[in-house]
Amino acid sequence: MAKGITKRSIDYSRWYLDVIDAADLAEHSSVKGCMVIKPNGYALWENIQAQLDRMFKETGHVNAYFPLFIPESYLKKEAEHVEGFAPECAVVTHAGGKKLEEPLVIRPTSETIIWSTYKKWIQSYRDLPILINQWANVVRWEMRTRLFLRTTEFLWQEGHTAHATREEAVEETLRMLDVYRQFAEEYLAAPVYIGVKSDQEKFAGAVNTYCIEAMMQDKKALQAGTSHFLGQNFAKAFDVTFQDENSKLDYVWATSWGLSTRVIGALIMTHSDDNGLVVPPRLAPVEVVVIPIWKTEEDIEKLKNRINELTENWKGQLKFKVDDRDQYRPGYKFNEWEKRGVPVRIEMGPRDLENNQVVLVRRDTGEKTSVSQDGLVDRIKNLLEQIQSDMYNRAKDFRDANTFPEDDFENLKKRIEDPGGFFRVHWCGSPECENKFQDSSKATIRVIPVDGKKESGKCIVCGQPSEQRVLVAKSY
RNA sequence: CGGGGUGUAGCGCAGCCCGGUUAGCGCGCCUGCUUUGGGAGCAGGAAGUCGAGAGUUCGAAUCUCUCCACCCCGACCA
Repeated sequence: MAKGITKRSIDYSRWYLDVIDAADLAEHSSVKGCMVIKPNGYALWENIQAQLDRMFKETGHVNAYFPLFIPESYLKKEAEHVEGFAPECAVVTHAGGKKLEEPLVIRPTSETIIWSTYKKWIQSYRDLPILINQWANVVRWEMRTRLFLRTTEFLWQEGHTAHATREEAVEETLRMLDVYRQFAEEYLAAPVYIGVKSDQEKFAGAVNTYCIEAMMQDKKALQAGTSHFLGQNFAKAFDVTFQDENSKLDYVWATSWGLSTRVIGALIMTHSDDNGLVVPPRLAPVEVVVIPIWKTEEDIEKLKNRINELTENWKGQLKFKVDDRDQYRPGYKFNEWEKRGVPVRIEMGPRDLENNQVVLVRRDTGEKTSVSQDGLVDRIKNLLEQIQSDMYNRAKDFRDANTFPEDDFENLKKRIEDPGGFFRVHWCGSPECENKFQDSSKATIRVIPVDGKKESGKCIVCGQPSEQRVLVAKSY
């Protein structure tokens, strides 16, 4: 049936690329490692942006924009930060036909340019907090790229906040982590584990990195959003101080948090099937497509009239499209909209017209039902919500069914390869054991769950006492 | 950076080993007719610096050399 799409069971990464191609989401550009996000893909990003932007504003944030170029010296001010990012920076050395006095780094992230600016904005506790987000592109010169998951240039949002107290900054870090969790669950329909990264995996320059981790259908983990508690690291590097209520001078506390076009990769790999893309209704650029089926000119006239009547009050309620192109036959259209992941399809032909009904088809399950044309809007709206929650539940069942506790190191190494999945293991917290673990298996410690129940046990590597289990898995 | 692979019409490929008329095929595209409840059929048509450069030759998509680009698999990362 799905011509041109490799089955997941045959070659998962081939399938992933085929789905992107079939749904016309993006393509490789002529620039190595970069992609062209095509209208269908960009429409998904716009919907993601719209929801997140709303959620950011509801939590008190405002948008602003900082420069793409960062003086090289800025990046060097925070030791860990420069060490982490220097290898993957693109640098502009010439401009205007001349060599620049100081090279300009194309932002891999904006902490440094933003904190050099915040220094000018902050004198007093009355200037705090600053709660700014920016929608931007960033560049990280990766060795190996994959559409959406890792590209040289990518789109994201980065929040950068400044606070008077540590407590407030920590609270902000966790608040935004929760915004991401909520977005993932309610919009992406993707269940996520939340937690904190090990020191090795944390953001260069952060005190703590929190993240949401989702499970893809191949049981690998994908980090879908991160929220960093930066402590006073950047304030110290850029000498950003403020006077508190008691006239005492202190460094400002910071957070940053980001979510990128990578989540489109997560969306694809969480829900899509061998017939192509499956989009959760709440993020779907087109929720319903109506396909008229006709034999004669008379048929199509009648159908068009009826469809116009039917859809008159859909405007503003449903994102829909009527596909009455006559150069394609119905089967072709069914397939095309299926590949693109439109959640609900309505088929309507002469027979339906006679019986005052339509055929309603769910993309996620393929289920077809004939329903009355009366009360159709509400029926569709209910169905969309049903699909949304069914998609979430299926993803959650899959994840839960593939998350296991494991206490034996040798067993773990085997099970990570086959059958794969997320494993909850005891870890003593030492970098040595983390290294040992990562060197001997292809998996990494994904998160140390923040809401994880305390449970005493023994480190799976060294046997030393451990207070809680951490999540390990192979990852993207 | 290592390993593997590919560059020929918009896309996917054959032709190359063994040089020789006007470089083929499938899909797509354009025109017309017939079709239309799960990827339509027939007829006609348009479309190519054969990745780039140099060389060998009477003659190069084909042989030689150099370069370039991209994809896939590994080491780094959201």
